[in-house]
Amino acid sequence: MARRNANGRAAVTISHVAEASGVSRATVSRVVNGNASVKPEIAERVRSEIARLGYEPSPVAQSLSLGRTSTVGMVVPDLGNPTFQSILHGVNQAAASAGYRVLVADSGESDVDEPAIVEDLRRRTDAVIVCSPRMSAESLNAVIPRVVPAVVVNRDEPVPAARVVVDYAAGIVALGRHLVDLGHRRILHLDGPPGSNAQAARAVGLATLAHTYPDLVVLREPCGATIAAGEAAFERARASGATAVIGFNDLVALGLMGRAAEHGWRVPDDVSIAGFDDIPFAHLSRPGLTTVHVALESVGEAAWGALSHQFAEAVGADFRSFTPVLVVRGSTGPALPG
Amino acid sequence: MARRNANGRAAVTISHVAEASGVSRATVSRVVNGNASVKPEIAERVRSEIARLGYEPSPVAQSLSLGRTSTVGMVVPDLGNPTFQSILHGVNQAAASAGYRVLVADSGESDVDEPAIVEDLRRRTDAVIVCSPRMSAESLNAVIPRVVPAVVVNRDEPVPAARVVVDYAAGIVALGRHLVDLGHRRILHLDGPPGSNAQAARAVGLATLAHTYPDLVVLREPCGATIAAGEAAFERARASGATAVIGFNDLVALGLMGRAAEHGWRVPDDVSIAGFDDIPFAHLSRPGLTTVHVALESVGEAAWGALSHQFAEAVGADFRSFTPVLVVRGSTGPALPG
DNA sequence: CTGAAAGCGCTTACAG
DNA sequence: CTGAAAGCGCTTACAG
Repeated sequence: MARRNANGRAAVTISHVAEASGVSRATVSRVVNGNASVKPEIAERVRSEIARLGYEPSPVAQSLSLGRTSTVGMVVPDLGNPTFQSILHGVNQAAASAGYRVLVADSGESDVDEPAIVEDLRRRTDAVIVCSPRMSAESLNAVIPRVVPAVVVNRDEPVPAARVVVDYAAGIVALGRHLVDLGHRRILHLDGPPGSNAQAARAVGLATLAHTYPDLVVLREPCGATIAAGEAAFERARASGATAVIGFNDLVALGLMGRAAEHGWRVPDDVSIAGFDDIPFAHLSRPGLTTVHVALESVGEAAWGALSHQFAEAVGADFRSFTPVLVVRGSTGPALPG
Repeated sequence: MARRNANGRAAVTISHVAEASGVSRATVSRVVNGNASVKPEIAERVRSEIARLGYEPSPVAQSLSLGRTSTVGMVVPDLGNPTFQSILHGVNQAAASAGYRVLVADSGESDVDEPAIVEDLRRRTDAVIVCSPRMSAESLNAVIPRVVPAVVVNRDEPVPAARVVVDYAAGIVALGRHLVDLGHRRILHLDGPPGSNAQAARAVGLATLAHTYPDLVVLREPCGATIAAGEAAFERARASGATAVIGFNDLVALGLMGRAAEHGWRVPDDVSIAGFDDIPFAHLSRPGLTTVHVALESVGEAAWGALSHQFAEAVGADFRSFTPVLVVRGSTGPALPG
């Protein structure tokens, strides 16, 4: 069936150009791609016919013929999540400057469907970037070898592919150290979604802290990853007796700060509050939110980099780790004496 | 060239399955697609070979053969912008449930490259969604007919395609009315990026307000669309003598509110401040930000709806308009008497 | 119910 | 420098 645009006009193909120019399709292909030498006057004639007819090669046909699509896929659990949006943005920027497009798939947080989505996406593209904080390690290990070149983002366990991660544990340690230096000895962490990679890393960081500072009491409360979860944790946070609270992320911390303000729990005089991620709003609260900055766009760029590296040489799994940096603002201060 | 995955193993094709099953490729195709009738025992044999070999049809080959890709493209000026992220999320959700994928292209705010990006994207997909607040009307009118089925988001001028818009002017009018009801008679609007469609619509809304309330003074200051722009507008806002300020968006309004707090300009006692968009952080500021809520995910879903409508019937341009709704929080209050 | 053949729109050895 | 031919992996009238 001839390709048609929706106006019902058949699209112009390489055959039309060949016929109009009085040459073979091979020759047209050569002038379009500029790789083999074509007699200048013929090339000129072909070019003018291309312009006159408005010919553009079909990427689909080229993909089938060449065996590559110049497209990479990216799977995320939730496009509505600013974290993945930032990573996607970074990937997209980097890929675009190399002439690649990115095809996104939102798995809707469904960890069971994810392997199938990853495979399907891979069939439509030259490589995949997998951001799947919830997928089980077994699923990941089963699916990754089938879809290389691939890069896995934010998974701490070894996988048979390139990997780029954020060192969340180091971020928590830096934050904890800051609080200890301010005199805090009873710190509460509001946990994120159970089973998520980020939460597991926070737990590791908290354990490191507790081990490093024997006189430090580290408490944990189940909470979540949203503003509403932070708001809902207010009573438990106050009842914990902690002098400093670390939210799983900035949303949680800001939600908690909002409730604290409403209930006269002063920040940082009565309690220090810190977040994680350094979203753009972190500096807008009063006081500004102490947090840890994660260069998510760089993570996306690094993911692309790992892919293009695999395109060039067939080498396997390399590894990039990004260390978050502490950003101190007004929401953390000295612990009250006594 | 045989398609290979990056392990160097050739991918399994329909021919392999046909040979292994002792039938023709046509028959394999039939059982894969389930459309024509195949003798049950043969179908069973083919299915088991498919499972054994791990065969999956190539979407690229199917696309070339069928003339459709089951993919739609979406062009946005900046993926980093939460507005487009939300629209994309809505599109993606709706498209996914219809078995379509979405291919995103970020034009990097370059209005000159956009027409080419739109055309290229369209060649790889079955339709395009164009979110190009800056592209000139002429460019838009030139490119759209070449890429139908298409839908244009947030452009107020007529275009030869389906269109879905947010009625920004109505939003501003609702906000202005609210302020007038509170007694404000001198209102400042902090303008967004010149030339953007949203800014043009705000200007229309402001003019409507001025016309509706003859004793109302409507001031405007060039500003921008970011937190930093809102912060930078503080001095000019205070100097304007306005009793109420409307930010181009919530970011601007929050930036302004932050500076106001620092300088002892009390909200809403000394000045009322309102934003636009109702981002998730709008209710987190103290006081909460009065703003106008825009259902961006619904806009995305409607864009998909307009496309699938065009897939079904070849009919042309329909139109959907979303009216923002006023959300009153604590940042706006009565104007001071006198 | 099934297969041989042509076609989708390209690219690229291979000959000349 | 150029063309005829085969191939990429599918689908679908058309015959039988």
